[in-house]
Amino acid sequence: MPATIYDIAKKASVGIGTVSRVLNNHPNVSLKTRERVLKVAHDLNYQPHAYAQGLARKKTNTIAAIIPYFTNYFFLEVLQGIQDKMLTLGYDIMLYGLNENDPEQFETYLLRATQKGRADGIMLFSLRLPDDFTMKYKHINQPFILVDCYHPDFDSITVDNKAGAYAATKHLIDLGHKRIGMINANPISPPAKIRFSGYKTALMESGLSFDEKIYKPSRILKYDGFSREAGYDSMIDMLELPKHELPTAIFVSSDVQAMGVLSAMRDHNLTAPDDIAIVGFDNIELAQHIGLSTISQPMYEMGVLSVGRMLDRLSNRNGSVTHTLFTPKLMVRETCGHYKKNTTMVNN
Amino acid sequence: MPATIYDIAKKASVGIGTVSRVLNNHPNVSLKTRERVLKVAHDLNYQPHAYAQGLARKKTNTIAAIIPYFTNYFFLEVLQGIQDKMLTLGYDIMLYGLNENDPEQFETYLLRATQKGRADGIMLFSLRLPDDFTMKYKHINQPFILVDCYHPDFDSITVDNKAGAYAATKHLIDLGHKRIGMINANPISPPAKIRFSGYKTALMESGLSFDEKIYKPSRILKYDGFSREAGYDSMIDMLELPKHELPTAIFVSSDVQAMGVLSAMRDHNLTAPDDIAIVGFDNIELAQHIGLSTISQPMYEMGVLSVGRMLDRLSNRNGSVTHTLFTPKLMVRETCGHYKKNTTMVNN
DNA sequence: ATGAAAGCGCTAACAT
DNA sequence: ATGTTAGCGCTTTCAT
Repeated sequence: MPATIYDIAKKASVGIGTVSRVLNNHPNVSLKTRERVLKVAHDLNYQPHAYAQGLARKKTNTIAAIIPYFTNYFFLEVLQGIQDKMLTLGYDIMLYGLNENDPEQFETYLLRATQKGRADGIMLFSLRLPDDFTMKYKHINQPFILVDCYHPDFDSITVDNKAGAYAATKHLIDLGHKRIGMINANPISPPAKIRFSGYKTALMESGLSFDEKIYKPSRILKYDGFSREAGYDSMIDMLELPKHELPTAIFVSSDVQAMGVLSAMRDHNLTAPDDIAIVGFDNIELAQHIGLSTISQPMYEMGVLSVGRMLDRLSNRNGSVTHTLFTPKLMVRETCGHYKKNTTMVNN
Repeated sequence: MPATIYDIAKKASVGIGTVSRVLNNHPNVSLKTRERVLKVAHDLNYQPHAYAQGLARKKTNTIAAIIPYFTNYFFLEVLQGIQDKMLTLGYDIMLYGLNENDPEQFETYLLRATQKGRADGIMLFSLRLPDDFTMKYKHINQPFILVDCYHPDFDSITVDNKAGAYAATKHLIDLGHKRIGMINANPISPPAKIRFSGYKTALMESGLSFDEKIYKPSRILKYDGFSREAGYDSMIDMLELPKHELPTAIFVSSDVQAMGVLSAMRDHNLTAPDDIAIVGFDNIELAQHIGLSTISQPMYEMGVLSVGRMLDRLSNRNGSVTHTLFTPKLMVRETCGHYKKNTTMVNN
């Protein structure tokens, strides 16, 4: 039913080659013919058949994105950056959303995404890659770009977790706190591990000692401890300490956990920052609503940049691998102190 | 580089027709040949070429989803439902995320999505369709399924906004409130309009009169007033009223707006439910964190169901159009009163 | 049961 | 400058 180049060719009394040339802006077509063909194409409301074009060009103009849903806000913003950029470049996005960090579903998606003629490249988000990943996928025909995760053998875009954790902790130190705890996710997760090291470094540099008693890695392992429940649990645990051993400030490894921490405090009739100051990490949308001080990642830009990296890779398969580190930004809001009523809450 | 059916055919000493038959489980292939071909295919790590297959079959096994990003949580959950279901059916999802309800970008996406050979069907989310939509797209070759939006000419899955608004308002009435206000989004938006009618109906049925003074449609029009800012602004406006004219309870047309409403209250040293009880709509993830009573939509199920509808449509293009209405559920939490400490906040 | 061949709609190399 | 032809990798019809 829809028009093909054959229909155009017939109507314009030319060969399909000429039609193709016109449509693809190739030189060597007389102005007269070009215009005639263009007119017919327009009249027929012609649209190229995506798959036919892809098959002939050996290019899909599609990229696959595999993203765990639990990354939530982060996911959405990065995706938005990607989408905006992709659109202007004529690429489409095939979305593979992971329900949990389920290795099996991940494999299934990977298999589909890497299927011949499915996508030109693949973007992986916030995923912990299995050890044999390089072996299995390094020599595949599609480039991989990692966003918010790292592997030495593939291009990656990440945020400087250490710098972020350092900044958060340092800010608390500058505020005058001497006893600063940390509630961490599961340190098996690379970001959790690195955020911990940033926390520790800041402590050391300022001559504060690290106290195991006020460092709580997550006991709840779902989502690697990056959950509200895990934060709640850790804080309840923390609050078992005798009063004089409690920290006066806590750096929490993610905002969702911080949500739980704040709930736990509320349940103990404690408030932030008056009783204990809190700084989170991620700057999820929620953080601004509740005045949570946190570390903000330039998510949208990361998305945009990752597209650039993908295109570079597409046109130069063998260039050397690059790793881009974004520096996150401290967002001072109320839970860390210095809260100014009527400004912080509403305007940022 | 990757193996094709020709490679298999040669190695297995058969014709490509036979290979194709084996791969597609057609009858009329001897067991012996079938096994031989299968083995070779496996040895060669054969994967069909998606586009070649699509071209030949005139089927892409892909569906396009056009979704405005601002729907946020709703978006994510519905998408998750869709994705899970799609995967089991061997369909892929092409994602077109809209940055705002921008008609131009929408057209662009629609054009891509409806491109020949791009997707078998198209799902539209939370989108207000232009008037000429039917004319332009009804007779296109791909079926449309509308989710969270309505148009008489296309299959749709929506939530019963009227019933939800009614339930919210009725609950406030049952709690003993006599003076119940509403903060609405922009009534130009169908859900806003319908939620308003549910609110009004509940009022009428209980013999309460509708008072213009405590009904505030949004003055801020971005996102049709479904935003935190709009809610904040409306509440500030509402609080101008002399004390005795203030409502004792307010039904807010969405949770994001309710966030703003609560902020505005906080800025006036008012709390919910003590000073004014609040019920929202949507049950976004945030709602549970802050104890916001609200109306919950079965988002995941809506996603799953929409896939079913799409497949029905794919196999029966001319069946009559169906509209499915999901009934939303009231989630009683603290902001409407009856808050029980240590249970509501943490456990649901 | 199976091989050969046509066709899906396009691009690109090859003629002229 | 333009028409013709050979793929792209697969499905499907037509012979045998």
